[in-house]
Amino acid sequence: MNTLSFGLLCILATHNYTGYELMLKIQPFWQAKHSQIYPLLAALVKEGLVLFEDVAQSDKPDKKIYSITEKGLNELKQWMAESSAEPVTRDEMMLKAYCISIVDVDVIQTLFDEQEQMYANRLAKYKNYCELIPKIDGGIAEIDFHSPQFGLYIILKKAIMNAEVNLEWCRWVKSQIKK
Amino acid sequence: MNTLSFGLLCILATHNYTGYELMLKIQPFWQAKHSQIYPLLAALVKEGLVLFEDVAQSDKPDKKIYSITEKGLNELKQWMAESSAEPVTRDEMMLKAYCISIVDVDVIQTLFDEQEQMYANRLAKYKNYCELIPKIDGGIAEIDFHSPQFGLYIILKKAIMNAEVNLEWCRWVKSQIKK
DNA sequence: CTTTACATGTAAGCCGTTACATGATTCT
DNA sequence: AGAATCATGTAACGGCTTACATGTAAAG
Repeated sequence: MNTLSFGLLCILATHNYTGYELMLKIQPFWQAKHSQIYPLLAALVKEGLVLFEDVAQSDKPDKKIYSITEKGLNELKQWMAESSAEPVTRDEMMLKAYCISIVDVDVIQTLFDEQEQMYANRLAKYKNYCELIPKIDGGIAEIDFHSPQFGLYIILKKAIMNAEVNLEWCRWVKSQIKK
Repeated sequence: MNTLSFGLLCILATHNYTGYELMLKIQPFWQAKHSQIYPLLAALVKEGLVLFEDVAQSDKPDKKIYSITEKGLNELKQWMAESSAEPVTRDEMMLKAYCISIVDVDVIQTLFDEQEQMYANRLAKYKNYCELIPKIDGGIAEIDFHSPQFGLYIILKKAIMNAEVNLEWCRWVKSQIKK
């Protein structure tokens, strides 16, 4: 049982999904390709933590809809109560930033323009997600922590706060260069 | 040539270091163990991008001091001008947050207390680093972007901004739970 | 007519962590 | 007496990415 396996259980704890849908759902929190997810789902089935139902489709390929078992939910709850490992970030830009003084101003400018654009895109994307959650209008309305929507609500809040502060950082760096 | 190899070149572009020192220096930006770094350094030597000097020591083990070559600096500058890959973050806590509503309030409380403590520790650590850079007193003084210290300056600024906003997020989540 | 979305799976290879191996000095 | 720091290296294993493989339908 690795972290990604527990991540799949987390998502199945809220709703039933196909492997393909799980891949799309877990993307924002844990980058994983389908080639990694399908074998893990097979292992979870073998251990009796999830089960699946075959669904035949005519227009699209047949699919398997996975759901979490009682045993799976128990193991998940146990894992939830354990201390979390420190987040790991690998950011190429931080390596470049370390020796930024060795390149020309125009190269620095381009790098930070791109970086700013990336964070602006993220911010727009996350703010878009907000509109899909009915109860959040402009981030003012609050969701009760007992609600199953609470998880997505706090994650989106964090994603937006991080994107905003990183955008701000890019603009600050650029202001330092111009002077 | 993978990203970590370029990361090592970035650090060697500012100063000469042993493999052991490189491991310590790169930790904050790219988590890597010595077992990964030593073979990469050997490969960089083979390609003529870095070279090393043997230094015998009596009290401590003998060491190799690495420095970047002209060829290494050229390849680094070329890489610096390329677009940066998107940062990858793997945060166990985000997986847990997704289905946070399935556990009891006291479990949520403990998880976010620990998370808050972690970000508080990071913030303290980064603010400590600041005092080691002479020109930053409380983050007010500015460093010219031509200075080799500029890289560390902007990285620290980002690390502090991120730690602060994540701390704020932890406190906000906890305020949502109490109500 | 090509790309994207849906849908599942395997194989090869690189990346990263843990463990094995050695050894002196300093701190607790 | 045991742990931490400095210092280098290899081996085994698990995690993640890229590529191989197949097939339909909708959208550009």
